[in-house]
Amino acid sequence: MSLPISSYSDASPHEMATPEVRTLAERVFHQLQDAIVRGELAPGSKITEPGLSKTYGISRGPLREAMRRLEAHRLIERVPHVGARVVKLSMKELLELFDLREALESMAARLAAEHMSPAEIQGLRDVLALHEGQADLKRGEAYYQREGDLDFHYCIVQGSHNKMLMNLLCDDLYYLVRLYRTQFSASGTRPQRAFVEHHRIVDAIEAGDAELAELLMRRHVSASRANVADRYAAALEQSASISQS
Amino acid sequence: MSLPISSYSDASPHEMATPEVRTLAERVFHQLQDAIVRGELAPGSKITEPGLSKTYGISRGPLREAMRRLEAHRLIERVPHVGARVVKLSMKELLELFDLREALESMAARLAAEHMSPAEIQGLRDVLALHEGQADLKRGEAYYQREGDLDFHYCIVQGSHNKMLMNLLCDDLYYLVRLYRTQFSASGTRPQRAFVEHHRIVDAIEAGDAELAELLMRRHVSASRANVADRYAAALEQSASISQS
DNA sequence: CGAAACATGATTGTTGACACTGTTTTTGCA
DNA sequence: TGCAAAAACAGTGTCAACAATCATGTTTCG
Repeated sequence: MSLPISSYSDASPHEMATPEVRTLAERVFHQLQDAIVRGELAPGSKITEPGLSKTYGISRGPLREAMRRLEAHRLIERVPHVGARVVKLSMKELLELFDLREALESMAARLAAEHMSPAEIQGLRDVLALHEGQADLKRGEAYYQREGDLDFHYCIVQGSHNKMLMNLLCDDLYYLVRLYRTQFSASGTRPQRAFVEHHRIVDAIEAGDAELAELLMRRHVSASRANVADRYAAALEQSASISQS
Repeated sequence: MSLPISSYSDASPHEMATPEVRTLAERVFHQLQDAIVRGELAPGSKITEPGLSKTYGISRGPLREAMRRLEAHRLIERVPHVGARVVKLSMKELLELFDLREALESMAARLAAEHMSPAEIQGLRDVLALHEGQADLKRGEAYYQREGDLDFHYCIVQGSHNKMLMNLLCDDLYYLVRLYRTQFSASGTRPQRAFVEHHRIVDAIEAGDAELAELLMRRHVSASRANVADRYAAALEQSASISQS
């Protein structure tokens, strides 16, 4: 009920090659996707068709199509004749997601090392340089890589030149990964080390060393996964000791 | 125009735990999915909403929802304001699909080796035994593994106990793989060798040797991919020499 | 004769209304 | 008072009609 009509900010963060929103259903799909990923729609909250239909000022028809797409992207869960609610990732599912990323992104890194053009590699370097600049600014805060880390991975997947892989990671799983960041409020996540790892991966890609790129990416994602798991375990312990006292 | 109303044969081939088709859109989705995978809807053919709406005897509303789901599963391609057509896999995309399977199913095999229970492993052995029986019957024909091969892979993915992976491989990509079999009419594909490889993989899983299971599955899918690529190249050459003569 | 503009037909996008299902509240009875 | 059945409500599923867009074939002008 407190949803802002949210103007036309079709704020897909990357906005490459004009997403061409030519239909109501598509526009609302992007708006809802953004609202969910940014946490404006609380995880686990029930969403109702008449409600959304009113807040976004469209009919139920296009809205249902948008919801179908959200369901396909696993951002909402629907039960026939009952309703839909925003997904609520469990830690188990999050770790599963990391396993998937490990398998897929290491493959992407290998393919990227084999297929990326010099111009694309330069683009990758630019992304890293951009991050470095931001890192200099907020050195201590260490959450510079909120979107940046994703951008980096995004670029490598694009560099794999494997359309199926790109669809899978960039269209389907990408928003789930972003959703986790808001749900678990993962802020400072080992920035310096990740940064170094990013550089090494690009080095391997530039050298055309597919095997090394794959290995480094696998380690990188795996380390990220371990970091998340550790932080979660620590948070659990802390909350346990609090509830005990 | 020649589509049979196709009665209620909601023939999802595996039919585990009652898919519960409680809505028109869902039923038509399964019917269309089946029709596409079985080749009853020609690849690349244009499908129109009023047409399907009449052949299946439902309104355009549920039909559009079914088509949205088909689009999400990449079985049809839609262009706004223009229309939809059944996907037509290119050999390039097919090989990409194999690359994906290599990365994902090898991961599934590793997880299966770590997580499968003795009962589940026994189930896997049963599947192999079933194939063996069929293989004895039609030894020379060598296409015993039409669905069986997929069943085998299906079971291992289930054994990974990774829900995200199961969704991805069994819900999203599974039907694409089946679609390829009809589109490229891939019949006899190295049955004996694949059969032996299946056995070795199960052995590794039963031994709890995750690393070996992963390696064997990776090789297995990779060999399958190479086989498809070779057969395709051979077919190309043959058709070229025919058109030349 | 060719090409651009127009008109026509068909298909898709969108809407509001109706029917059915699941949920909640109310009512009646033990 | 507590529980069960029934009615009221809300929300989803489905449908048919309307509006907007694209493709096709024809006409007209250079």
